[in-house]
Amino acid sequence: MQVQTRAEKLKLASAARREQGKLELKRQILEAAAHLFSTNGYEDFSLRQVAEAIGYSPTTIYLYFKDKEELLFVMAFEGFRGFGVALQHAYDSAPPAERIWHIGRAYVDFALANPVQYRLMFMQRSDYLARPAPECYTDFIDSFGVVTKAVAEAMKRGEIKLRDPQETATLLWVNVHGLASLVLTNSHLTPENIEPLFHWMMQMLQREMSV
Amino acid sequence: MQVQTRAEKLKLASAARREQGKLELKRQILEAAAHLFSTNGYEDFSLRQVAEAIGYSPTTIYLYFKDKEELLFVMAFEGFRGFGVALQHAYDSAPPAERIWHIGRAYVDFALANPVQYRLMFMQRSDYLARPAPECYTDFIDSFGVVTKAVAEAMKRGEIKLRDPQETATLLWVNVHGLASLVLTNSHLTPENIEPLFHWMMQMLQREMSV
Amino acid sequence: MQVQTRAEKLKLASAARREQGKLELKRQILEAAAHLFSTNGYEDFSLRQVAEAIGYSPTTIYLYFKDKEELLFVMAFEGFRGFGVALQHAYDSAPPAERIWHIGRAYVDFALANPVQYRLMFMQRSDYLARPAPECYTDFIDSFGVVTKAVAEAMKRGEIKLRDPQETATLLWVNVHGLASLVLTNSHLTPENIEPLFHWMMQMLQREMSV
Amino acid sequence: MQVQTRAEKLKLASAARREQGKLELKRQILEAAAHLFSTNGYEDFSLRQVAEAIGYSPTTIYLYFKDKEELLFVMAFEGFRGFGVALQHAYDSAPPAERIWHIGRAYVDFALANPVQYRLMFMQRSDYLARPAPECYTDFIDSFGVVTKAVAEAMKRGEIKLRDPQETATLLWVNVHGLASLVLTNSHLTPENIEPLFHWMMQMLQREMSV
DNA sequence: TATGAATGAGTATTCATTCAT
DNA sequence: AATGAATGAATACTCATTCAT
Repeated sequence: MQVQTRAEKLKLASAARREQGKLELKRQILEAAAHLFSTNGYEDFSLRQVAEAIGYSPTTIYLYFKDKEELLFVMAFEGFRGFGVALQHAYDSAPPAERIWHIGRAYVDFALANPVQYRLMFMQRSDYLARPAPECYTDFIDSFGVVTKAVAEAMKRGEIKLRDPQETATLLWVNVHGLASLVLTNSHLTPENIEPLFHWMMQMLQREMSV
Repeated sequence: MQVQTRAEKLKLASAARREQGKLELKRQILEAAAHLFSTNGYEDFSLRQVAEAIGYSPTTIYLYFKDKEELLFVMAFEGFRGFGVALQHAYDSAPPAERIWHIGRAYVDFALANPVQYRLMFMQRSDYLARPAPECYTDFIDSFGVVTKAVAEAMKRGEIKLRDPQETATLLWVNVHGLASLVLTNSHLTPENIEPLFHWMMQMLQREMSV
Repeated sequence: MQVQTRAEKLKLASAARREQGKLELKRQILEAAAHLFSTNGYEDFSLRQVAEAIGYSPTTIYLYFKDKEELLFVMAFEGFRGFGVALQHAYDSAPPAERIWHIGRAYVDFALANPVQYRLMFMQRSDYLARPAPECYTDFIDSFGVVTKAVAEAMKRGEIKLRDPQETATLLWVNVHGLASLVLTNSHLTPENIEPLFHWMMQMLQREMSV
Repeated sequence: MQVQTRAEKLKLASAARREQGKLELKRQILEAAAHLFSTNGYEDFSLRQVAEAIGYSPTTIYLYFKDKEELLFVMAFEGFRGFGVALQHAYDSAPPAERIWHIGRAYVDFALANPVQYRLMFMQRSDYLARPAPECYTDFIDSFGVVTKAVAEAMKRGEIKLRDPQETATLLWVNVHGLASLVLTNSHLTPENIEPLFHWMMQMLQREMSV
């Protein structure tokens, strides 16, 4: 029992598999991939292990994704899409005057809650940012766009100082990304202990923008 | 000791030359590695390719580095050491009142001039930060320490507002790291076009600290 | 179940054939391995060479065996299983009074006919002896047990002197193993020229036991 | 300190080395080799490790031995020579009538006390047995010859039954080798618990010969 | 006498991918 | 829709050995 060829393992897994609900296989793959990715990291991420995890043969994955790259990209993109949604939601649900603050909050929260995707898109494979969305995803939300829009509108409303909205948005971005990415790589900063810093940072930004 | 036969002199010289040669190859390896690293990225970085790049057999690398890990670490660490030196230099050469600004400047400059090492130490292998320096490097400078010290001293001198120096330093860090790392991953931001943003950011920080 | 469409029959046959093919290749590998093992010896035995011998890529072997260790173990174990069968057969087919003699005969014959496996299990990797059988082999026969049983029964029947059966069996073992292993390593002793010695030895043992 | 190239390790070792007495280097090598061999086994025995153990560079070993094979052979041969000496000593020091028994005793004792060499010469590299002694060793004692001589003389003296001395010697050999090699590979038999068996075996042989 | 530098061959193993079924 | 068989390429690493010094 201990010694098993991969093929043998597959056979066993294959039996138990179908039961876990009829979640579409593509979704199953993506989830297994994300999980594997977050445990093994970028380097040791392999299609074979994804296949093993869901109890399908490696070949099967090629029915749903062109190749490893595509799987990675879609995975990252899904995360990124969620990111856009989160920012948009912050935009929508906050009173106009507090939008920027809420967006900052949402930004950092998302990054800390979805470290895998955040790292992949913003720290490891930034080329993904420049790539067009996969065809199937038509509902893409440009997350930086959300921030820029919130900034521009606040300027129009006279709430914050008139400047190049893009530049202002970038300053915001620099801060939230700086904080989030430091937490993701530096063990001294944790989601818990950065709260005071987060607040101070956001207040500083608001003061700065309003001046 | 001053009296030496020619043979003795020769021997020493020969030894020195060889040692020199050894160092040079080590350096060559490190440079090739850095180059490869910056083109191929962390994940596709392989010793064989490094060897190929310098025209030596893969085996040779093992004469200079225990294994892949060590090569990577030394590469990162060398960068990091330069980083400490750069910050320290900024600290030393600036008038006290301008230290923080100069350190910020040096930070970003270094990151943009040494992207490979910066990525490795601050974005990809943050575990290196916690690792003790290789024996040969005794002159290690704790870069975050430099920032903190500059901050603490400025507080003492009454130039900036009294707060937890560590927290203040972290806010600085968040900003410079945020900016630097965005430039490193986002093709829209380049070393050239971030200058205005950099200045604005630093001014904001100074205003914030002085309040 | 008896009623089958042609398609179904075909499918089953196809599956069977494939399974057959799979088994055949596994066997091929094992045979090539044994051959290589006997020519190159334990130390220079490599998977690559096995692969080359059967005209497959090295990778293929991993489809049939988890790793080198498993291949070696299965190879040894297969031999060992045959060994148990041979001893058991000797036990079964000989008249009780002659069992011990026949078992000795079978022992030596087997070792000389299967030198590779014999060496592996009894001379090189004795740790295999202690390892549980691979799952697929449920019909394992404890060969030493066969000898011990034959001895104990002969004692009960009063044919041989009453002693610790295990000790008596070990004395037998020492002799047959001594002879077999000497033949396997010493070029002066060959399967042919040891016959007189074998007979003398067995007679000695029988005399000794009967006293 | 933890991370060291082999070359660096060597340098350090090189300093401390010469002190351990002026044992000839060749001897040092052989001893280190035997030690390494007994801990690492045949497969993982490497010249580099031998060199490392004595604090010399691998190249140095080639000044004393043509290649790895020769080192191994000499090592084995030294053991074998000691073996001859031990048997000869047993022959010399025992009263004629007890010679055979003492030789058997010495045989088993030697094998258990020098498992490394015994395995190498009698179980792993039996080809060494057929190879002529290295030139430097002119005092070679043919161990099997000692046994045969003792047997032949005992026959002459009428102490044991007249037979082909070589055949009789071989029967002895089969028994002592069988016992020794089983102990070396089978964890159930240990130097301690085989004593009764050893005595029984030797008595059996003596009875057999005297008949 | 001893060594540093260098290498070519070899090892086990893992992976992405293809193709026929 | 899914898979089994197979492979070529790659990887880190170790080793015996040579050569110039």
